[in-house]
Amino acid sequence: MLRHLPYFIAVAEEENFQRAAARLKIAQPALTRRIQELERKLGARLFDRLPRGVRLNEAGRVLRDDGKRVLEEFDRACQRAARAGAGEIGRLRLGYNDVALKFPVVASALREFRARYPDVELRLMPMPSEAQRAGLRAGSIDAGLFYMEPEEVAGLAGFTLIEDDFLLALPRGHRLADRGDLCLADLTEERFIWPSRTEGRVLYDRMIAACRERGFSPNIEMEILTADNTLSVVASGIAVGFVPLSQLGAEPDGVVLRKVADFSVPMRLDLAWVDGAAPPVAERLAALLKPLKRG
Amino acid sequence: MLRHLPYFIAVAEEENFQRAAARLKIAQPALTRRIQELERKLGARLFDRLPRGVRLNEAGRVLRDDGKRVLEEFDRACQRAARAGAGEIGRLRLGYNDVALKFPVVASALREFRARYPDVELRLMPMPSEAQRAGLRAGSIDAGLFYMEPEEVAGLAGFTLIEDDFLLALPRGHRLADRGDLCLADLTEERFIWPSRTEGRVLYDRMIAACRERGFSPNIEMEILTADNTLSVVASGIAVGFVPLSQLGAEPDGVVLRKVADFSVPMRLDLAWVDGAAPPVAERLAALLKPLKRG
DNA sequence: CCTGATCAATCGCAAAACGGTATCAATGCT
DNA sequence: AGCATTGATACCGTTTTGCGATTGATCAGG
Repeated sequence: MLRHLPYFIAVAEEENFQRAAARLKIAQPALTRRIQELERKLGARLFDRLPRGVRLNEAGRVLRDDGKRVLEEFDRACQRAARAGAGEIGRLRLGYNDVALKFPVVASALREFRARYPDVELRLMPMPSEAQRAGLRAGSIDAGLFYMEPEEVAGLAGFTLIEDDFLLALPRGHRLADRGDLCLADLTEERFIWPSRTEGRVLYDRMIAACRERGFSPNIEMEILTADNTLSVVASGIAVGFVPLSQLGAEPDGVVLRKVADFSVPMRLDLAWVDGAAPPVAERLAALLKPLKRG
Repeated sequence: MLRHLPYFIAVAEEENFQRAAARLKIAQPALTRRIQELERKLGARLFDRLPRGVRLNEAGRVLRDDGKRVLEEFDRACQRAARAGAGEIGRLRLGYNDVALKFPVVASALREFRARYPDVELRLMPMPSEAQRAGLRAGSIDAGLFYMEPEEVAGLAGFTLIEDDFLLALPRGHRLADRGDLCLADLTEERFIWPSRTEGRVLYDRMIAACRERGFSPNIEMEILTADNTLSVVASGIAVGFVPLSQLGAEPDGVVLRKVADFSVPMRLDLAWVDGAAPPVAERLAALLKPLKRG
């Protein structure tokens, strides 16, 4: 019965079968039958049959007014669904770790996303990398920007944006601040501030393993959550610490960043989502980031 | 595309093709194709195909929410149209002349109508008989209760409720108030209050003609619109006047009603509407009145 | 590791819905 | 009277829709 509605609306608006048929691009007899069926199923006449032509009656006017709204709402519903499917409306809950937004490519991609898809609710959720992996699997975020660990990719899809590593942050004026080559063996006397294991168990373990490989055991004074915090503690002169290479240029005045030659913990900052369950909005964001680094 | 909506809603609510197919009383493969067609035409997937079963995706949720409303509104629209066709909702503009509502059969039918069709807006419009005939033809009222003149029935349909005639209203204590038989010849000295010609040209002319037939020419003191007014003027002793027989029992204390033997102007109080264009609500009212007098 | 159960997708065929042309009956206009 | 217009009807071909059988993939249980 629903399928008869567009036919009826056409006839109701024209109050003339021929013009309505032309508008619908069908022949007039077909239209006559559609209307007859509709009237039969409704159990009510919708038009008064005049000796010449037809005119809407009371029931017809009711159905014209109500039915027109139904058609319009259906059109809107289809458009909204299509836009949702294309990722032009909806919600994107995007996890990001403490450093992700500091990369110009990421920041500018997010600005571009906002501009291009103003009807998408972009919810930026700061979360440690570990929490993002859990959040993706639990469905509490739709995509994440975080350090991807090769052992943890099961069920996730995505691509790398930035390849990163660690630099040593030293207070300006520290005895090693101006040394040529630094290696782990130079750091046995230092007190370290270390990224917390709760933030990223896997990354933490890899850092420790990289030290152990060189026979080095860091003297960990305190654990802390973000690179920002590490830098401010280092600036105060209390300790030294490793921060991602990407912090270069963002360090405060009292801090210098130096490469440690025999300490490398390669990290990949990825945009990731649950494999096969990426909402369209996430794909739109991916499309904006993809050109910036390989897929 | 509209026709696919009920299929989609069923699958969306069940998130399971088999149960949805059972609910729709069709086979599962047919349903699969309906959904595929809808997805193709929308240009957006509506379900995530899981290894086992399906689940609504973002676009699907949007269409489920919007589409469900569309279906519900369509159902309501159909019901409203059907009820309008049955005369259960809508508006009935009913003209009535000054005496119509004084008949118990009419008053009780209107009460019954209100009770039985509470969703019909019953608009009671007091109008002289003449104005009602014009109003019906102009479409300003849907039906009328008035004195039908045989010469004026063209294009109208309806049936008679009451057959009426005129009585003479006299002030109590009038010299003729207690006379046995009255005839027009007794009234040559009287001053008359007379129904206005603007209220009913045809009726006015018939009354004058009935007088002339008997060689009587009424001494018309003033013209006036309603029988109520006639009675109150008569009660004041200023004049005498003819009022419909139906006023018997409704006359004020100072007035007596007497038959004038040789003065008869038969009137038919009809319920009438435009032939072939009676709205369903008018038919409902007619059905309540019809049993009371012949059709 | 097999077996049966479950679920959506695909295939082939039949029925129903739908649309088109030709025509009719009634009416209005010239 | 003759012609144009309007909606209704009749008949026929095409498209859509539905069904049954089957497949392919996955999951649960022994």
